[in-house]
Amino acid sequence: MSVRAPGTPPESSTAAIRHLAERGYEATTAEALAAAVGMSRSTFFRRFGSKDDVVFADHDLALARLEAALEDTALSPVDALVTATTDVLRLLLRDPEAARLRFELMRLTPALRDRELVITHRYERVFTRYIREVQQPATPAWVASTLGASLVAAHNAALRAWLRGRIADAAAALTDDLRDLTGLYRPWLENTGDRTERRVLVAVYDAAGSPESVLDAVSERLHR
Amino acid sequence: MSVRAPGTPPESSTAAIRHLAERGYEATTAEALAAAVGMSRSTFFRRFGSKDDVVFADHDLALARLEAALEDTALSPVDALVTATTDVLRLLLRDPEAARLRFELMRLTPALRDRELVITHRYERVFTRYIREVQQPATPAWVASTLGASLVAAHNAALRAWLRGRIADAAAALTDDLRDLTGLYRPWLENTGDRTERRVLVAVYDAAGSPESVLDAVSERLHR
DNA sequence: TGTCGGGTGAAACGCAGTCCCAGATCGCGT
DNA sequence: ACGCGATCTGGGACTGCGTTTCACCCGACA
Repeated sequence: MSVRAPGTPPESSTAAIRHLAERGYEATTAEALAAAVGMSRSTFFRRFGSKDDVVFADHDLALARLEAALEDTALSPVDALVTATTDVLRLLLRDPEAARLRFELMRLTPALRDRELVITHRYERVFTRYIREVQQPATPAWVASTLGASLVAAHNAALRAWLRGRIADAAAALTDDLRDLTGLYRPWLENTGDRTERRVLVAVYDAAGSPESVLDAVSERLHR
Repeated sequence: MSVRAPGTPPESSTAAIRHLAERGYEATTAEALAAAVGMSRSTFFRRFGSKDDVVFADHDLALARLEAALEDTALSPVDALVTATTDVLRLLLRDPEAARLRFELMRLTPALRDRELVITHRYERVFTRYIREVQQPATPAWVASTLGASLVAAHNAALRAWLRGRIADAAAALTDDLRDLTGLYRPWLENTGDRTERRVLVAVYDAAGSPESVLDAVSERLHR
């Protein structure tokens, strides 16, 4: 609902978040909130669309940047996804004080937690669409869906871990996680199709065996 | 908000969905909807909590079953996740007519699509918590988050594919997808400490080659 | 018969979000 | 400088969701 008016300065939304965090979300009427950010009730709804949306105003910017970054990038699909996702996190943590304030507000307000799910789902859609565009031919349909959801989930997990003080450098930790995650999907994201090579991925989880013993196991799997 | 009253017969909610789909969600007031399912406005809110929640009433049952299924199961983690997720889909498709009706209603109603995200997130939480319990020691933290999100995403993708008539047997298709998906996470979900078997995963993306030609490629990779 | 407790309906209320109108402000060409 | 159209703002009314309160009914039980 409610397309947000462009060009609203972000400081009003952080003022609104501060007010909500101090006085309580349910206890603050839209009129009081509008007054707190220095505008009338009418204008408040015109600018932010709703009482919830003012809390997530900067997600619009992050989402726009994400779309732009994926739209034209010189990076490989894997690198594009890793860096774009990390950049979103970096943008949201640019002002750590505001991030913690919003987290505290959301911790206290179930309605905002629900709303956040809706907001973050927009990222999932962007990721999924991009993956569908760049994935290799004959990639199964579930890949884009699950990887898109996974990227958002990993992002959120890193954000929460940082907010709870369990990691210091959220962006770096997320990059590592995303490298591992996308590694699982590499065969569908990277063109190994240098024609002379057969498209086979072998993942060896136990390095103890000799190549020959692994080959035996592979052979057994193949002929089963 | 609004804990739902227990023991409300499901036929009232399907009647409500039918009414909403026919007359339109926004155009139907809570009073008219209450009358359509044969109760007063007061009792309607007592029973269903809100106008949205009546649409997703049976998710409560599916979620409870999912939790119960994962709570005590004799299956391996991978099998438990695959069958439990598929069972949720089966339950939601038990009445195909109702499923299609709800889909049509949601297709027309953005507010309900948002609400659905909130509902399905509860499944993600259940999955993630279960995975955290059963995962192998020293599993990275992102595994549970991303796999939980992926299970929900795969479920939703299968449901949508079925609703759009692109697959006939949604549950079977989902099972296949989930087998592949969980295969990616197998090293963290299964105790491969059974010493006699070598832990090797081979994924063949080009079915054209004979087993022997694939073996050649594998051998080449291994010795590289 | 009295009364206790859970379920129901009726009515009033608070408030989010929409709509409409009237006034202010800004830009822009003359 | 002036006028004028376009855009933005504030005020007030309105719809409708969800809550609360109160009165009522009805079965259980002594």
